[in-house]
Amino acid sequence: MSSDIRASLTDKFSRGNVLVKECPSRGVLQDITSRWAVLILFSLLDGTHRFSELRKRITGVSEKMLSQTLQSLEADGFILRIAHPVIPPHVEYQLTEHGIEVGKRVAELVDWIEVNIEDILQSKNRYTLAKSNKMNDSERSA
Amino acid sequence: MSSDIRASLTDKFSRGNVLVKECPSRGVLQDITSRWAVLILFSLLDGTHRFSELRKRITGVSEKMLSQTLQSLEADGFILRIAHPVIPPHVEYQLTEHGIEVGKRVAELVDWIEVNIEDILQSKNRYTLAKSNKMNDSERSA
DNA sequence: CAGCATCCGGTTCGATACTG
DNA sequence: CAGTATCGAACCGGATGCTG
Repeated sequence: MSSDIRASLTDKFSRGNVLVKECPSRGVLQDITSRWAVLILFSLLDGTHRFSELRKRITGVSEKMLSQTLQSLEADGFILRIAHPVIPPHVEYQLTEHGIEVGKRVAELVDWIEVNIEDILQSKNRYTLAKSNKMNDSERSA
Repeated sequence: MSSDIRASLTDKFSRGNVLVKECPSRGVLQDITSRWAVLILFSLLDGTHRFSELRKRITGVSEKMLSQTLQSLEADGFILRIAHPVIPPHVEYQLTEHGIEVGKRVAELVDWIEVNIEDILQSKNRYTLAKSNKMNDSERSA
């Protein structure tokens, strides 16, 4: 364990920190790490996108959740919403400076996962296998 | 993005993958970014901790959610669970190699948030203020 | 096209009680 | 101490219908 990590951790403990329930950072952290927010931030890293583009790109997201999540990210100042006053409506979303910072960090996490996904899935299989073996053991002894 | 090796290798498989519903990376991403998992990973960065220690440290987590989240992180291979066969029970949790990698990236996100929390909260206030002004406007025109 | 309002099923979550 | 079991409550998230 490198000492700078420990240092940053202890530093955080001296102030109000995310591990404490009342800390506002925890709320923001949840906004960012919510189911769709992560994917939105990740998606917007390569530039501006329209609502419908995001909807197509992020498979499985519903209209409602997309708009809801975009709003909470906009509220936190991570996303800029540009509505062109035309008919039919044309709205674009892009990351703010803050949004880019957060997005980069999210992307590092996502990238790491994608690189290591095989390992992780294998681990998952080993785990469930071990579990079911245990189940059988206790059945035998019963 | 410094991962040009991977980019050339599998641009549409690696980077775009998590945006696709069926991709297993998305499930893992959700395990990691779930409400308590982020805080657990962050907490374990400074070393091994017992169940009760984590419970005390991560304010607001229930017994059930802590044990549940620890299990899913263990299944994904991010956490090692060491149960000492003594009475009363003594169980310790620590990050695996993978867990440290993920934890570091999570910590970078958390740290950034804590540093910028004031800005973010201000943005939030401005947003809700703008919202309520709009509400008043539309009331007036009605 | 973008997005809000409403309803509603499913999952998550927490409190409590209990076990090894 | 470190969990599991159970049971409501709360919340999430999707489908539908409607607006500008």
